[in-house]
Amino acid sequence: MTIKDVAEYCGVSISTVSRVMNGHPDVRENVRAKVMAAIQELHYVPNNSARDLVRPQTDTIGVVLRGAENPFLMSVLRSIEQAVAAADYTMVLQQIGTDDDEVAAGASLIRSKRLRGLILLGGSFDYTPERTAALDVPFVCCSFTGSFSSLDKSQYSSVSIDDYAEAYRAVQLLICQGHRRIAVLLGSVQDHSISELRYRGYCDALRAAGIELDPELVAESGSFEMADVYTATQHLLERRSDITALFTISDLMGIASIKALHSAGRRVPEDCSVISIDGIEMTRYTVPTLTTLVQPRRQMGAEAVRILLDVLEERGPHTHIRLETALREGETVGAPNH
Amino acid sequence: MTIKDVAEYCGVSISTVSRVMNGHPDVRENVRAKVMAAIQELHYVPNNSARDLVRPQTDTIGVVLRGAENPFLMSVLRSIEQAVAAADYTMVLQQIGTDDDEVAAGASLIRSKRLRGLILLGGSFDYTPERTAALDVPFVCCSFTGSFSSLDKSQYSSVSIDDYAEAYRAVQLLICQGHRRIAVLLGSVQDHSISELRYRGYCDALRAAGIELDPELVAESGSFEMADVYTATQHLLERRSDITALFTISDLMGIASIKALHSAGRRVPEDCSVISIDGIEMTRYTVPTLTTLVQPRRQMGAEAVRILLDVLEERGPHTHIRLETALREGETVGAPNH
DNA sequence: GAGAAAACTGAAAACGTTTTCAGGAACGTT
DNA sequence: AACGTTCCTGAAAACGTTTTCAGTTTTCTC
Repeated sequence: MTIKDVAEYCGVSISTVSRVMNGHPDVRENVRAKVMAAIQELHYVPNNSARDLVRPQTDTIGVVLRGAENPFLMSVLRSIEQAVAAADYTMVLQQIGTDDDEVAAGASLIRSKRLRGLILLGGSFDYTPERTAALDVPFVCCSFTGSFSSLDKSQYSSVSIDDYAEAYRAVQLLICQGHRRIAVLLGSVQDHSISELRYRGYCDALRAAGIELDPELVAESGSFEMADVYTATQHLLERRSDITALFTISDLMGIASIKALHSAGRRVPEDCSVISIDGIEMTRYTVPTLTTLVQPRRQMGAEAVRILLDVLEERGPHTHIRLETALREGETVGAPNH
Repeated sequence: MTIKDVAEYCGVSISTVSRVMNGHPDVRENVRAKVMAAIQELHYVPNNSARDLVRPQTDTIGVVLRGAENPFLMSVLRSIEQAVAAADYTMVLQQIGTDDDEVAAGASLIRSKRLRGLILLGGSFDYTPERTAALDVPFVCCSFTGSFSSLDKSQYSSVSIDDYAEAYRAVQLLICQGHRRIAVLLGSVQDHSISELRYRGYCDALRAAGIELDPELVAESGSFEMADVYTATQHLLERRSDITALFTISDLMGIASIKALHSAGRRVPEDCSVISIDGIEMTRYTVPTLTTLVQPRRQMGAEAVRILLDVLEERGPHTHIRLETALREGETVGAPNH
């Protein structure tokens, strides 16, 4: 079932059918109708490969994702998908893991599929100048803090919350409640990533309140796996049983930490308050419900796509957008009792 | 950067380069090496569209997914992706929502991308004979119970747990603990879906134990959204405050129900036990931890791919596999106290 | 109703591959 | 030295589209 069959079926040339398919204006109305009918009738669907081959550029944008286990990223992904579809582009997803080979695989995907642009979603890859160069299409980082040593800010876009400021805010909230011994739970401090920025927000919020930084209160789980977070929290509690509050940099981490606190016999929030960032649906249903700074996930995906398309269609330059979170008060934050 | 450039670069014909790319045997060793070097040097990556266009069939398999919010399905998806990649096929993902248009969109995707085969993952679409016909490629249902009225079992494959038997088992577990007034929480009873099968398991387990079926104990949330599940549980509790156990047909549902129970002042498991099916990571970290029948998610994805490839490469016929769950005892099941 | 302009249509080239077919080189056998 | 094999290589067709360019109609104007 090709365009040729349709053309023969209704006695016109393939050019005409092609024009109808692509909504060109110069086709007579009755011809257009006839062709449309034939298309319907024969269930003709154009072959994408042929189309992509002949066109100077595709309408495909790629999404490179790390962390499909995280419902937050999945929400963003879904909104990206919808925005992409609404603009009549196609989205292809490439999930990657941690190792370098997969990052390389991502780059080769771009070339072989002739992607028009790219959205880097979640996590933080180590993009060396070399790998960055392999990206050779416009890209936007979404909820992602990579280090692009070879690039300046005008060469790519980003959409995220202000990780530093929001972390600052979260910790400030705890301080306002009267907390002084506030621990923080990170993936890893030194990877140019979201963890690092949020860690800096934590530090500065404490400093601004005149609270001295205590390295023992900084817990690194190494990964974002709940199991690792759980044990990291356990170790933290063994090390310092006197903490009254905990700031976790993601909801999934917060949930795992609450469990660790619970298992250690601490009540939340009476013995230890918990606050985190993300705002996944699940946090409404934990016991107790988690207090969290909700990231505007739908908007985040939509903006990422908007910016990318603006760049692709030369409507605007690369930009860096910082969206604001909304505090959703759950039941995990209270005043310290010791 | 096309195959032609590579050919010119090392002074051979494009045919030779093509043969090297595809690992054909009849290329002299020194020529092969020269071409390989050139490919490396020029960072040549073949154009997928051109390749797909000329080949009689693609190496692409599609996954149609409903319910990306569910971590369970995401796990399965990830294992599918890995299995597909390991077999040197490519996976494309199509997320669909509830309405019929999206199902149709899925079918048209197949045609336009010339997919080799399909995996239907999660949820349950209403596949009318017409829509089924539009699928025109081999497919396997994975954790999916569709109704294919126009097809007999030899025309497609499926991989899932035995929904009926596992539900039976879950309810039986509750009965063994001494429960008699056991409620069930479903998406919707009558949609030929997983809900329905698990509901039948529930009914028969009760019947086998000589417990009369009480329609008031059957709650339907309509959707799988946690918010809907929460309110459905609330209504259930208002209707029948005397239940001592609850069987929810998914972990996400279980978590929402526990919250509703908690909000209504019932302790879990003292006042009401909860058991569910899925085994998502999260259930290890809820308070209390959820008792659940763990589906073998990795195996599920791997088997789905294996079967599909067997069919595609004519190594075997369509089959229907039922995998077994493993009980993971959490803290939500105990003996009834009233 | 003739001529010019506008509107529409079709033939053919092009996109980057794979593969078939035929030809040439190298080799071994007489 | 001639021949037949075997091995390797290249030219060219094909895949299904889009688009350019050159017609061919139709419509309008006088």
